[in-house]
Amino acid sequence: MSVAVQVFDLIRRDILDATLPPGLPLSEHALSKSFGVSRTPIREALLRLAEEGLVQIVPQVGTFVTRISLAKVYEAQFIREALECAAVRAAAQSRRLDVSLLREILADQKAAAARGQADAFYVADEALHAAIADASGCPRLWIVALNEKLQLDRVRMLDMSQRPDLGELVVQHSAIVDALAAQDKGAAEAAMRAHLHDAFARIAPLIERFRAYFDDLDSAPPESAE
Amino acid sequence: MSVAVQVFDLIRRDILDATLPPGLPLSEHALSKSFGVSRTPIREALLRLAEEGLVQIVPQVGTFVTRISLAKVYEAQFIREALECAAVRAAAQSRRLDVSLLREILADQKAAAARGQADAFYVADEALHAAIADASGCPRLWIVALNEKLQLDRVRMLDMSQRPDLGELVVQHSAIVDALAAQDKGAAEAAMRAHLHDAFARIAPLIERFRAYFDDLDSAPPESAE
DNA sequence: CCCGCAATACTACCATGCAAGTTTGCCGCG
DNA sequence: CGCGGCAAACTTGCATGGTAGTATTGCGGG
Repeated sequence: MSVAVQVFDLIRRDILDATLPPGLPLSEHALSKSFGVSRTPIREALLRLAEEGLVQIVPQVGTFVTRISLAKVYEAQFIREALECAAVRAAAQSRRLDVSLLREILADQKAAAARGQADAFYVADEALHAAIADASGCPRLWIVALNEKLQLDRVRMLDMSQRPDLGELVVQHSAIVDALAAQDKGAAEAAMRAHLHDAFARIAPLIERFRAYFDDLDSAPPESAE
Repeated sequence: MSVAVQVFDLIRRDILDATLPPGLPLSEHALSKSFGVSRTPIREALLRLAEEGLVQIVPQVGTFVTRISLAKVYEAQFIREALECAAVRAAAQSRRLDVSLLREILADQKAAAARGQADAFYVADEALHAAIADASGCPRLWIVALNEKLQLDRVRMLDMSQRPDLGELVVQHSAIVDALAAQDKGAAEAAMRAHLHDAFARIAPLIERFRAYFDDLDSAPPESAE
């Protein structure tokens, strides 16, 4: 794989887990020395990060890790909810729906939760959401939702100490899969919405605790869609 | 504005209106001579176009204008529908809702339709959709929807000869605004969905006529969300 | 005539140098 | 002590040269 995408992945990961904290200046020259490569691939990586909203490039001034925007967090939650709720509704009525595949992913996730393997748990989590998008006939939907989820992950990653109750998340996922198996689009949407609301409730307290990392703490959330 | 984004805008426009037809190879060197600039800003522009899915960069081989993917067209329609329907639902209940602004945009659009000014019409069209997203409290929603709309616009631009009935579109928009003014989220969503379905029905016939520009004509549409 | 191989010409990729602009710190002056 | 201005050092943006890898094409052998 090309050098540019390698450094892109590395910098991106460091920004997401706040190893590179919001507001930090990122100099092309310094990064090129740090990575031992030329400025060109560094520059391309920063351009991609800028499009994802993780860095801000100010011409002739500098490049900085963006502060987390509370408004963007609220918007990401809203957009994700709109997309994934539409996905489960469509999946519930789709002939593409493969319940056995969903149950299989669910079993993997349950096993990861039992062993306390948080990383494997989140892999299965994303696999489940992706599989639901596939079942809806719109796999790209999860790509777009994942892109919005970035803003939520930045907040979630701020506190890795207290793990969420993985078992509770498995219960929520089971409710979604059960509703899908019953082809009940209303119940599936409700379960998905509850799941997403719960996930957001878990990261909300972090906003006050890490207020230095935010740039617009006076933002108000959008209306609820339901 | 920087040279890179200038050439980005120019190439992007030419791809959208099929001046640069799908499948055409785009060489960095040739483009740099054509634009009279260096390869660096050309390269940055192509990278951005690749992320939008308008060009495909094959390492050590070449860069090509992507063929239109029928699957992506279907997916774009599905995602746009999910997002904009959620937007009108939220806007209908929002205190941010400014009906007078919507009516103002609607009047501008009506005037443009009466004069047959298609360009001004589409400017007002996008302004209206953006205003609805603003009213929902999630302005980014329109940004994301606009990005998906790219795939639909590529199809729509294939045939500029037969203009759609602008008056009919105004009627559809009026229905949406009226439902929003009545704060009837159900009616607003129904009107928006009908509007988007109609827009899609107008471009569907072009798929067969320009099949040479597509790369996956056997794709099936996703399930309907409603 | 056809098939295989090698050389050539093309591509994107990376490294590096130069230019334009901004910020910052320092020095002199009031 | 404070303030204004100048200069130096930083930043990103652009230009260009060299490299590795791939597709194509032409040539030679069967």
